[in-house]
Amino acid sequence: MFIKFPLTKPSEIHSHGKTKPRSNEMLKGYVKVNATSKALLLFRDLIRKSTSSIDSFSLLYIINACTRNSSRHEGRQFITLVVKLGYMHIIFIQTSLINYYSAVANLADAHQMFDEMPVRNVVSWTALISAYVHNQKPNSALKLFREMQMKNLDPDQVTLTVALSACADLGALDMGKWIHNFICRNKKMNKDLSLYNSLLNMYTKCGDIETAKKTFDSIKEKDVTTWTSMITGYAIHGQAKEALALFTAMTDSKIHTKIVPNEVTFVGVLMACSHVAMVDEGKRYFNSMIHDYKLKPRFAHFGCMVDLLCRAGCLQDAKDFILKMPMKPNAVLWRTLLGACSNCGDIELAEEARARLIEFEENLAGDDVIMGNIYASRGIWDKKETARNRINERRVPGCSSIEVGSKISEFVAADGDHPFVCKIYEVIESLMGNMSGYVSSFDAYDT
DNA sequence: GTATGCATTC
Repeated sequence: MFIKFPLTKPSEIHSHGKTKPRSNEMLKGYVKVNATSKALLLFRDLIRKSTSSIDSFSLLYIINACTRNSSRHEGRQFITLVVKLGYMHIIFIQTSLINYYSAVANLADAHQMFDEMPVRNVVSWTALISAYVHNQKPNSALKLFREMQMKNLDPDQVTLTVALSACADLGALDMGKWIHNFICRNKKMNKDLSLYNSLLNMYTKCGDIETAKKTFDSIKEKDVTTWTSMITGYAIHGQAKEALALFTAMTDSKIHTKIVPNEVTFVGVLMACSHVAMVDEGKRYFNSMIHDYKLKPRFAHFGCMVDLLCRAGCLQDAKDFILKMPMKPNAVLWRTLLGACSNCGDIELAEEARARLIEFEENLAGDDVIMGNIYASRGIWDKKETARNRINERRVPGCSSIEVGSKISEFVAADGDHPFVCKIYEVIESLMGNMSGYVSSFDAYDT
């Protein structure tokens, strides 16, 4: 006679009803504080005991942990478990999986998960739209957003927050304004700070700095993101004085409720300094960030500082700054220096920066374009020719950017294009009829 | 008890 031994002790079998919720509470807690190893170990212990010691909630929490850490290897195993244990029909699991696939940059599977859902709601739609935004496909995100409305499904404030983010990435001011209007008309909707922050960001990124300021002023309870968005908005529009005045206002407890700046705030502040070559101020803010606010500078901050030193013409200082960084410099930093060398005609430094860039195996035509231009400006034609040949080997087509005004939603750029960029021939085709015979002449190689 | 969101260097 076959006797099946229980995998768990009898006492534990009886306490199943209690241990499961308790272990799930622990899992949830670990995931919440990002104690991933602890969560994974706990999950492993549970599953070793018996598959009946976990349920759909346990899997949901552990998948969320994988999402937070972009853990493909673990994630795949948990998805297998979801299928094996028969939890795939649960909408919460499905939505979490869209999120997970998005985090591991697997849009195809995120979309397939969505397609296979028999029942979808505003949350699952928003999860997919957000997946496209986070994977640099703002056009597809907006397409989905429109599709959702076509199906008469009302977006909630989260959907609109994400859609506005897509508009910001595209520079799609008209769509952004349309959403703004939609928000104002919709009296029933919950409107929270994230939504207004996203709206403010959309206006700054679309270049409507006046409406951005109005939006900023209309937000009564601002958080650090609100302030940072406005500071960065002024910075990218070259209004350094306004940006720095805002930073002062933000940190001045006498004027406003004091908000503590974070790393991102300082990126905006340093950008402001760099755009008007305020070298000493930039250095002061950089040091203040480290010593007064105990914030660790990241690539973005080093990038701003290199840019700042370069714009001020202190190329050697910029190079020393890069070499003295506590972490390994990335390609962007060397490329900033290379660009500056081109403006100043510093061949030796340019060659050094170019050599550093080759180590990154990033084959960008632009780097050789700069080298070619530097050699040409000095009349060193043989080297110019070599650089030019390297460009032609790659034959990367260039594209131009154009403002299409009220028709932007009709002529939006294809996903994969640079933000703010519409392929010029698409616009010309639309405006002047089919000119496909001419469009290839607009393909440049980069000049 | 469970799923969706805002600000970041060229």
